[in-house]
Amino acid sequence: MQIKQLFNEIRRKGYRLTRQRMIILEALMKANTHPNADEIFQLVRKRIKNISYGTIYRNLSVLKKMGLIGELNIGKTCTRYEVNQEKHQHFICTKCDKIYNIKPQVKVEADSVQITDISVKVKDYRLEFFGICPNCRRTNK
Amino acid sequence: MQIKQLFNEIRRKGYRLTRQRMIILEALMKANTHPNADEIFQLVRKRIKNISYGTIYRNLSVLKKMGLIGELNIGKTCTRYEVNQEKHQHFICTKCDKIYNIKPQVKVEADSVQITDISVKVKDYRLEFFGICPNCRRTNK
DNA sequence: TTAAGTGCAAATTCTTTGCATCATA
DNA sequence: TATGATGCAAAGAATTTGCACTTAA
Repeated sequence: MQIKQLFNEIRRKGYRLTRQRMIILEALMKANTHPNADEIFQLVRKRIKNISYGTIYRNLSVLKKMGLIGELNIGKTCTRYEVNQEKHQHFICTKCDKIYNIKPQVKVEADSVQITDISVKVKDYRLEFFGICPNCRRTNK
Repeated sequence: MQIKQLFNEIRRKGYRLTRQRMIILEALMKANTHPNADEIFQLVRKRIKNISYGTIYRNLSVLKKMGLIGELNIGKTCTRYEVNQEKHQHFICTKCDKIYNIKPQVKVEADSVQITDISVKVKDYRLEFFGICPNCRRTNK
């Protein structure tokens, strides 16, 4: 999705399009990593010197509520963020903890699963892969 | 796995079998939920009135290092724990946030995945399902 | 113009750690 | 009895919040 479309979405959903909000989204859009709140803070601070953590967190929260960004929790104490592209899966390097998007998705065939003998309808699923990334494999190991 | 076997594992791996360690493991074993550190603290405190958070966290950490327990990070700020049964998947209710174990595992066929055009070997994966649990579906909706 | 959003700083929540003491092996 | 583990309290991360001021609509 283009950044302009994201901006329109914000207005369409009844939120204001503030300078801070735009720059946070742009930063997330440009980052090809999956930054955490602090990394986003650092990126945004390059353009708004007195941005505050409160603003970062409040915006991440509303952007997530709007469904414009997604949140990743991978055994770290801090949460990582990404702009919602079409739904996709991640590969997490167990050496360097970097998170990569994987490109052709692995399909999971499960409309329902069994919990305590009851069949439950599955609305969504999350699939993550772990291993050593090419970079860590190359760099000696 | 039986609790006695878990206790033996602790000794076998060169750690001491302390009263606190045993009771923490027992609490995790009995809980059919996936408690977080605070819930474990509350459970253990019933039997050891002056147990400390430090002990809880240190023990969760070593038990995890030993591979006796597992850690779940599901979009919450706090981590949840479980005794490692054979590897299994979870169903998370998006209404009440309860985590259920699913019984026949869903098989994922992927020895490798593609990241930025490079094929990477998959060592492990994590698959979680989301939906409304039977309890929330029943209770009105 | 007005209410949503911001900056700031203080408060919360979750987790880790230093140190004197305790108790398992 | 030696040293790994504990309790306690303080420190550290990560995140949230109250409030006066600012700004998008």
